[in-house]
Amino acid sequence: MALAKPKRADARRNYDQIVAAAEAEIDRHGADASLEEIARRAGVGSATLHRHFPTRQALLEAVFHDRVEVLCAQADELAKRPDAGAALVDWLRAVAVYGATTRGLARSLLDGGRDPAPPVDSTCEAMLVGAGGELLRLAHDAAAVRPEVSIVDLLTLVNAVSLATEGSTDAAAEATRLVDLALEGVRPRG
Amino acid sequence: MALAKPKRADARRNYDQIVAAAEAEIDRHGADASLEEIARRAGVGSATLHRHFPTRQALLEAVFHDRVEVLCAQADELAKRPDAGAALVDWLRAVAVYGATTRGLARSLLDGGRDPAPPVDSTCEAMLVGAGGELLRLAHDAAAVRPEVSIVDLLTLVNAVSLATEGSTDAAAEATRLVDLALEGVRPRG
DNA sequence: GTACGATATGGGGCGGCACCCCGGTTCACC
DNA sequence: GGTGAACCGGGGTGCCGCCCCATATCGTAC
Repeated sequence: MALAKPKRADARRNYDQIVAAAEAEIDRHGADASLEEIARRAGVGSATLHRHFPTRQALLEAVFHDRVEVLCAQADELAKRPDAGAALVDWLRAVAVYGATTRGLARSLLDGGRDPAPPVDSTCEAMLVGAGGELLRLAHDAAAVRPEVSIVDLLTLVNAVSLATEGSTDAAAEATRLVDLALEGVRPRG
Repeated sequence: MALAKPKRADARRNYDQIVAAAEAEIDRHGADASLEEIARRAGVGSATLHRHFPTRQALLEAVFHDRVEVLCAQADELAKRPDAGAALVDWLRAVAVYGATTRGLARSLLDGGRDPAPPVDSTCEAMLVGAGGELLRLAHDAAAVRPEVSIVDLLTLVNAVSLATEGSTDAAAEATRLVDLALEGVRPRG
């Protein structure tokens, strides 16, 4: 379901170069890096970039697709663990750290969940919801999580933490701390 | 300690007009509204805007200063209530809703907490930390909150929620739900 | 009420950006 | 190798943030 586009060889080559350049540039300057600069570094004209990626969000999705896949694979792995509650928490922590340390990812996911007309309904968001949903289901079955908690809310919360900690010194530690706080709550456990 | 600047009458007038125009424009287009457009609507040259507010963050701080003061006053009021835990939670909810429904505020607070060289160390952030810190102290005294929870973490979390929900349809409801989730935690209460 | 220096103003210039048009080039297939 | 379709990218347009400096305005002392 993903092999409809690859038309010509040079187009494919440029596509890959653009994604690679975008990856580097976004890592340097965040989610709103200069598209012109990306095109320049990729060695293509800016028109080519705009043809391949009609919107900035499309480019971000392409750049982060692989990384999100890694997170989803991790979720599948964690799903095998006996303690479903801990598995879910571990995964959410991993997502938060990933988002906090990978510049632009959190922003991309946030905007992706907003877009009025998602071209192919924001894939990254959907992937995470799918993988996390399974973990949450298991946690629910184990009564490790309150029943009214939804995966969308959890991911929004975790992504919010990524967003807020991205760029801090030691973003990973801060993201972890905040996610733990959010998942555990503020009241003392009685 | 805030009356060092007001020098000339026309300057003051332009300053106020710029802030008013910025308020309207930010409400329309979010935290990265066009500064040129703001200057235009304020009836001043763009140079004047840049002279009064050397950085975008400075303008945001000026725009949101009053609103943040309202929140702080609300905190002082809540501090009188007998149930310190509930007071803290109510206030954090209010902050989240305020941030989620006031375009640009959350972004402003986020960036304010980051700035390498805060001109007069981001005032809005400091005000909230001060007012919220008192509420948290009371909650700590009442043992309504785990001792390792800090006000900075709480505000970061709440602001993260604002950031993530700003722009959603019914941002207030979503922000409230997520804050409640974060403050309560995901595990069932035993 | 006038004159004068300090203070503030804004038109206009500069560099950079996103986005798009269209003549020219390159590929894939025969 | 030839041909049509797919693709490319230089360069144009309009908008932006930011800054310089000749000019206008204010506050004050007389």
